[in-house]
Amino acid sequence: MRDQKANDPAGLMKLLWRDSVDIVPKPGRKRGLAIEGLIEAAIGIADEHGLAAMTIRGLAAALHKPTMTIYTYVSGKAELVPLMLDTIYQRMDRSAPADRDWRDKVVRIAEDNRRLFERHPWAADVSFGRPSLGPGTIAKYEYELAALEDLGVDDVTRDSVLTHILVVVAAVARASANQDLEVRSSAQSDEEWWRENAPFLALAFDPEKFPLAARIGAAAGDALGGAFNAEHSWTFAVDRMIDGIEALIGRGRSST
Amino acid sequence: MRDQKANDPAGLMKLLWRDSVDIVPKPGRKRGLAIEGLIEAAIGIADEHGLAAMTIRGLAAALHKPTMTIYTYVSGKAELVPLMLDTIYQRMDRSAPADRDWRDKVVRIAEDNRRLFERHPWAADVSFGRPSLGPGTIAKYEYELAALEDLGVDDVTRDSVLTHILVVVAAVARASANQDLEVRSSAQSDEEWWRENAPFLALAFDPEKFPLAARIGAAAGDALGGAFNAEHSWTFAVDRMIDGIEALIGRGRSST
DNA sequence: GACATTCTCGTACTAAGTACGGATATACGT
DNA sequence: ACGTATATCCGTACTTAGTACGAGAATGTC
Repeated sequence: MRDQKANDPAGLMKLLWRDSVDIVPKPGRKRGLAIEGLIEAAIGIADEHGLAAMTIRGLAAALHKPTMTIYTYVSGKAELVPLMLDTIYQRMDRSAPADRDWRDKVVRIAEDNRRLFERHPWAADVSFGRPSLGPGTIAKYEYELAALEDLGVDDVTRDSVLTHILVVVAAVARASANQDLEVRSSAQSDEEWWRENAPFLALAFDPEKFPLAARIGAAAGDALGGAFNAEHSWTFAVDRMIDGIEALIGRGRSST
Repeated sequence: MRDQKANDPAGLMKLLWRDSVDIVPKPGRKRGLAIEGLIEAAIGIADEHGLAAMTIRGLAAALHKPTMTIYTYVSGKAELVPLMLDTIYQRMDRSAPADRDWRDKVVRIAEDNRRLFERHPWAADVSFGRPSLGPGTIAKYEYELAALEDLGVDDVTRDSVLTHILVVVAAVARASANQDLEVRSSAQSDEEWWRENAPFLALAFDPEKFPLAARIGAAAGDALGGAFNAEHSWTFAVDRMIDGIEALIGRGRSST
């Protein structure tokens, strides 16, 4: 997962911005396939089976090519992921109407990103550190900054708000995705799990030792149908986020 | 990373709650080491080099045992991680003073968790899905719920608020940790990176095509000293969170 | 058509997880 | 004291995955 051995940032940038560079015919053998198809296939595999299942070997097989051919196109798995990410960013919907309340726009950004993570759950697992500044990434950034125009905050704050939204959305999405994956990969039903672990769960939810955990855990589990309810977490997080932003800009303006 | 092949929840619970179960002497060879030491060593390796570097083979070597001996203690890597997590939860500080404003308490929870992720960056990478209900996890839950006592919200909401805090903190921590890792693993200085990628960065921050990105990206980068500033993200996120919670409970009460 | 250049991909090495099974040590009943 | 059941130990070996290397194949240019 963390194989950034020979990280070659310049090579990556060249690939990310491949469309903006003129291609003059050069000597040498022609390529057997387009890198777009390769990235496409990689995204498809990752969408269905997770980033871990997106192996170079599997990718090559999906493309009916021998394994090592992949390395003609990308330097390795580490380079492929940013390319995949920039590609799905590139394709995001960027057609939100402009004549709305700022709240609607924030929610829209959040939901668009949520949808992204629903379609491509692996994206939530990708680092946020120094993002790869590809065309999709920048286009997304530009679009989302525009949506925050009428917050009426200074540039730096606008960037902060956006970063914050994206971090929170990614976090909730990641939690949901992981839960999905676990549920799906567990052959055991919740029912069965409960029965099998009953003795230990009695220890965990012992009202003597952990009164609050027992009471509130039960209440929450009851109300939300499990330890973690993706939909509820989502709504809750978005509402909190809106309120938090409102307080921020309300401070700068007179009120809202 | 995602090897939950033979997930044996009952076995995991038995290990998590090992201290609460009487150990009666049984026939069979004695163990050569305590599982605590094994978990300890695993945590140490993961702290220093990340979860990916915490290999069964490496762990065995650190303990001066042959590889396969590890499997006498845990069923595999997948089982080890929840044990590590519960252990670090168990050790968290739970001595916050009770006579404070709810805000201070929320901040305290957030900071305690942040500290956890600073000491154990790998923890931020671990799934949030169905958590393993070990003694450390429950103790932490109990303690944190108690800190939210005087929010004056119902049980379900209290749980939601806590979950939300933890999700947000984990998200920011993860972003920071990943960035740290990338910076450290990149042999290249920022300066050098900038120079080498200048032509592409000109494309990315083209004021014609991406005016907002160019302007705001520059402003933010300038003000925060990079694309992502961990400290600033942290403060911003916590402030937003507090405001968001305030709005929530302010709605229930008359005001604050 | 020779040449430099680029792409193709078979071979092979490395790292890591872990299934399997024989060897070994221990508690307990006789 | 001894046999038996049982738990632990760990060497061997198989599997999956990433990828270094280098010989050969194809292609634009002079």
